[in-house]
Amino acid sequence: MASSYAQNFPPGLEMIRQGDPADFLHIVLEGSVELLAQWGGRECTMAVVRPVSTFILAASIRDAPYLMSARTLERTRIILVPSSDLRAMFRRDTEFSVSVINELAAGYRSVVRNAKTLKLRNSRERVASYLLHQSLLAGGAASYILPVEKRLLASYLGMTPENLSRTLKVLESDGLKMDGARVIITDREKLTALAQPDKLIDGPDSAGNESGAGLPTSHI
Amino acid sequence: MASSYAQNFPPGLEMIRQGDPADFLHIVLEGSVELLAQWGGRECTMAVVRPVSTFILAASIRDAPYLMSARTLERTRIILVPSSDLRAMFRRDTEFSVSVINELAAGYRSVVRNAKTLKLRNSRERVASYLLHQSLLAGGAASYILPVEKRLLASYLGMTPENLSRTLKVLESDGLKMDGARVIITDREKLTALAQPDKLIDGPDSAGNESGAGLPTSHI
DNA sequence: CTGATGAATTGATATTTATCAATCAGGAAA
DNA sequence: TTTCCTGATTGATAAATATCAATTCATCAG
Repeated sequence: MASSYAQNFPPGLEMIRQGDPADFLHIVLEGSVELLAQWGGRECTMAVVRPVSTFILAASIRDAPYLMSARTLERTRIILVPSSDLRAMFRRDTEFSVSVINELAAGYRSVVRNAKTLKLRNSRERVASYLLHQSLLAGGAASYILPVEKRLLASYLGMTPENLSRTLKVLESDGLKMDGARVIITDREKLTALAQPDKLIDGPDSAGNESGAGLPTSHI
Repeated sequence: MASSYAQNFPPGLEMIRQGDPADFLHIVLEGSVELLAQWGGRECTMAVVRPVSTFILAASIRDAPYLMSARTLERTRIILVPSSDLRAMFRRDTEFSVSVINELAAGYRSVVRNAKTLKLRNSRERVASYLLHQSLLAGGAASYILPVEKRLLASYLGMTPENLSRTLKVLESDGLKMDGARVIITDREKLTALAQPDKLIDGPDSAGNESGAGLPTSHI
């Protein structure tokens, strides 16, 4: 991996455009990166990647085009590993292969969970379970600050910012209180009854592949 | 893999229940299997697996609970490989590991495509692109038979059967004609303009992981 | 402190999608 | 052939969600 190198990116830069050849595996060292999908003029947030995680692992492995674009949310430091080096390593280091297998399998399951939420829950339920899940990541705190802008959160949850705003308002009769970006869970039981958290959707998985970050790590 | 064995299942049997421990990797030899997700009384189809494909690979690798249930659609013959044997193989056979890495990466990308369709396209667009994609799998035929029941297709596409039925009717003014389970594309250009097929959503991927089957193969 | 900028909220409305109920159609079994 | 069952369709309606427009709010540069 001698030819790997680190690089800094300014905020708001679309560093990867979906469809481009996956020449490098990316590893976030500092900052955060939004993974987004575009189609016919529309776009939506698929995940936010925070240190230390890889992204677009699957594309690098298959030497295939990126399925998502990547845009820095803040100043971000990233290591770039040539995909060909990555693939060459599989035949040199068995333990490395096993690690990659595990990482891929974990990521895979993470996307499946995501798809389950999208198909089985309506937007109110998605919001409620997201907020409860974040509370858990914050050590079960009843109050915490949203790790991402609401606009981005709305896109991640598959809804419009307006709809998220109204949904948060509606949830005030179900044990939630918002104060700007601050979340206050006033009645955890009530909110939980509505969100119906589920191990097979919200985790945790045996190995934690969500490193306290705002949105699940993903690997194209 | 000496302790693997084949088994036959009757139609309509829920052979795997989500949440169960993933003791076996499953390989479909004959028949077809529906992968479905359940939550709070609701359920939806995530994929249909046809021969010859594995499913629940990721769960087997991580020794984690299945994220989806599996139900036979017809009489089905399946090989069961103990997950522990599978994991042991990684350290014995490098080429096997590389194959699994590629299989996982392909499956991963397949689920991401799925999530993109769900988030970026509305139901009419999902239906149109599904039908065009199937036409492609049928060698570009203008007419073919739906490979699955409409009820199941609706669930897979994230809509109700009623909505699918109405959507198919609406599409008759956009180059489509239905006759029972038969699809007839009367104006491919018009339908294509509506569906806006996209390589990064509808494939094909470099390696074909959809073996002419009805719905994309998936591996929990 | 002030203006400018983008996010967030709110209201009004339209569109999409689901739900419920009632047929209708087609295939399997008697 | 007839019966029965399940899936498919259709209609009427309700609920969920998006869109568009107008403020309000927060933050940051000057």
